[in-house]
Amino acid sequence: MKVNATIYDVAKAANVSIATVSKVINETGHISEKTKRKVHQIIEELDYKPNMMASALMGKQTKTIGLLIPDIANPFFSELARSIEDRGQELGYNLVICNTDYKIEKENKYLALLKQKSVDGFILASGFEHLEEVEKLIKEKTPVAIVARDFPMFSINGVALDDFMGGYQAASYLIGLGHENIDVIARDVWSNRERIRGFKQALEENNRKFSMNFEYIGESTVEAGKAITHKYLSSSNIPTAIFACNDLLAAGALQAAKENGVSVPERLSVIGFDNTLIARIVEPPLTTIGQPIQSMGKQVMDLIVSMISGEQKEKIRITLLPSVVERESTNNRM
Amino acid sequence: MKVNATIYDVAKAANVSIATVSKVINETGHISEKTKRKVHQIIEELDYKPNMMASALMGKQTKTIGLLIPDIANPFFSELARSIEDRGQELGYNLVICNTDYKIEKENKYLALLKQKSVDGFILASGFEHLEEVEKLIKEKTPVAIVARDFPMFSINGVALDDFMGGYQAASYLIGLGHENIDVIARDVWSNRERIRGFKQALEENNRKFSMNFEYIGESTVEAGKAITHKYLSSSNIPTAIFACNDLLAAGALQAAKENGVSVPERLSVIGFDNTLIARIVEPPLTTIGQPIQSMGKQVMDLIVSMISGEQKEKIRITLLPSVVERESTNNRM
DNA sequence: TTGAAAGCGGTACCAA
DNA sequence: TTGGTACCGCTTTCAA
Repeated sequence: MKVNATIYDVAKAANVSIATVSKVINETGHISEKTKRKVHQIIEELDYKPNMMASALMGKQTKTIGLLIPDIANPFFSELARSIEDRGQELGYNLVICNTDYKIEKENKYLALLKQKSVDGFILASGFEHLEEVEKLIKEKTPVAIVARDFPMFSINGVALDDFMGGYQAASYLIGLGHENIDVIARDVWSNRERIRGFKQALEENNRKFSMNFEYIGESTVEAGKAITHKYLSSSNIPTAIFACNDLLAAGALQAAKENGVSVPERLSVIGFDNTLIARIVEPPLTTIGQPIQSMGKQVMDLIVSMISGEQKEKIRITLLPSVVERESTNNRM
Repeated sequence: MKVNATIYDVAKAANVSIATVSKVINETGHISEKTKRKVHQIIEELDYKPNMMASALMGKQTKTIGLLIPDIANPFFSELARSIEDRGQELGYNLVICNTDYKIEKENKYLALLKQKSVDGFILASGFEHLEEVEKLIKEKTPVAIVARDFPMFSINGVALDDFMGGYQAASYLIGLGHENIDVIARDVWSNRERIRGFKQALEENNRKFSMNFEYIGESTVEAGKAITHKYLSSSNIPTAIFACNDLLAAGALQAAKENGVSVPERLSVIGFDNTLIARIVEPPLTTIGQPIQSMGKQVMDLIVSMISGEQKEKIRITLLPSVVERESTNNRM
């Protein structure tokens, strides 16, 4: 068992002090070319890698970011995590990923734990609406950014989608197709309330009225989407279109429609949200409101890094715009 | 900006030495009840949390594990990562997740980087077949376990699926349904070679011969699955069934079948592998060889932790068995 | 240009 | 039962 070389081993082998070695590694101070070469050579020979714990102890960065996400097994979040990690890698950061299951206790637990581990900052994709613990962190100057969630009443940096616009686009698109009776599937979280607000706005502008069937559901799963769609489809006011607030829910809607023998898009149009892998593999492929997931991941990573480096002094909110991605689950009524 | 309390602050406030504080925290040595209470109280008041970097420097664990995975956006891996993280959380470990894209350079880079960050061990879901760097780590006594990949010629701990059995089950099931002409979709990696070996075994036992159309594909994506299926379907030897080595590929096969106007399962049966979310949402829902993903995640986490703690001295290989999950993409020919 | 030494925040051995 | 202190591996003054 070869033990890893330390800065002392390098110093000894190079006949210099550890201070000198430290300086050539960090390119601080003035060291002669000759010494530099010598030290680099020894570093090479010994395969020396600085211990990051030790430098972190001295106040340096750990180059590690905590990513708190509801559920990495959810395609939207796994795609988002992927894009964040990609950018992190380019910038030299690692991600420790924590699944919160939308539970505030889990979020708080992870927050405390990772703080002990000296992560450089946090990216929150979890999205609660009571952020006391997060507020504490911010007060302590710990860099925190949110992504894919919006908290208009909370002073925190982040990148989010214009959810209002997303809902507006969904309704406009469906209305453009001639639909009058559109039901909505959504879990009761802020972003969905925004989407619905945008949705209603478009409805009003076109003198349509909002669904009679609407009710919030408990979780964003295929099964939940299926169950509520069954309900809508057997109501006295059968919709000609459904706006599901994410692709998973929309996939459930598709399944329910099939079980009820109503063909999509002929008798029922379904529009999803997110444009994840899901939208491309269900049958029929899903028309959906696309979130620029790649861009969101990159932006939020850039944001947190600029906060860590101290460049980003003012609060900033980056809003990305959705766009409708047409596929085959929607149909013209006219 | 309130600075975090250190062990010195606690010691001072409690009128004891830092040695004493350390002892009550770690429950080592003999400390009077009274002192313990006092110290705990101060810890509470100051909201003191030990800095894990500092203890890591003294040789303690960081309670962090590196997870190297090809692509977290792939549903199989995101579900696997989820189950590993779940178990990690129960055991008090965090996961730093790295996407390797099946690239050996990326894997090596991450390995070196995370070692610098003093992770307690590595879980590799990546699966390369030349593991020199990994071998080095093992020599240095760094705990490393593999999951969902098998390396029979490599002495490393891990938990894997019995891929041979999976292929055997797939073939047996399809043969039981009366299929004679089964094509295979697979990327050229060890586990798929094993699956195909098992597949051929079952074929032989039933006096069937292996597909004439077979060729390995370059990547495991929906698109690749679709492309190769188009090819198979327009060959001179049209299959009545397809065995896709993962659900994504199977989803692609479904799409190609639809585009060619061949209905599934009436004219073509398709069987997948993994039993991910994908299998439940495509149309028709996929019959697939199910991997016990939850169990794999738990087992590999338990394994790495027991290696870290030193309990697991001998090399161990845990093999889990697949099972066929029947849905609607396969059909009886008879 | 280089090095000695004082930390960073803990752990653990040895005395008291 | 408690405390003094050396040390983990590195950074950073401050002198030389």
